[in-house]
Amino acid sequence: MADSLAEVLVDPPEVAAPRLLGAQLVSLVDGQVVRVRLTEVEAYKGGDDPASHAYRGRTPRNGSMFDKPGTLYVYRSYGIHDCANTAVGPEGVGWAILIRGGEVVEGASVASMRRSRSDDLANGPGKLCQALGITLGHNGTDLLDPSSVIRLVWGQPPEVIVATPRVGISKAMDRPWRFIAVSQPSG
DNA sequence: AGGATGATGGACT
DNA sequence: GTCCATCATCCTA
Repeated sequence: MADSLAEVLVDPPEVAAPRLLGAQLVSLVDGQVVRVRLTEVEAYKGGDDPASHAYRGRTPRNGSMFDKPGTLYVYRSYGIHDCANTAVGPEGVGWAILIRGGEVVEGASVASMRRSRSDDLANGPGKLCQALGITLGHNGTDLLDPSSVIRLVWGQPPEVIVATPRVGISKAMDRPWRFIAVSQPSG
């Protein structure tokens, strides 16, 4: 359990992804702190994975997926929403983990303002980015650099993790590479 | 409670 | 022109 985040991010995505559950994404956008505990992630495995943006190799859009582990890859989804990933594995392979959802543990009022809502602040990839203030401009950020505006930090792992097929894709449905943290009744 | 749909931009055929 | 790693809103029950 003495793992560091940097250690976990070197693993292949289907191994690293479940271990990111419980970690926290912290943003310092516009001088406002928002902290989200990750509860839902998906693995995308580059050239081996037809559902991955990196399947056909490196392009200007997906370039940061191929960067060093812990690099933030942000893409625009359906022309409207921004979604956040972290690159994992060796540099150059195009492996990544999509951050699909989490719960706001700090800065809920800021997140509510950005979302124009008080519920469903970060339970979806587009919503999570909006709550944290992550946009395309943050693409390429080093999530492990303490001076970055967006950072990934270690957190308490959940006790129960469930794996399911990934959401919103039409290929490689046989891979159960979506991982969700199941909340435990505290008793 | 659950299904359909429009918004909207970039990458690819 | 078509396909998306989505979401909010508008419908029908």
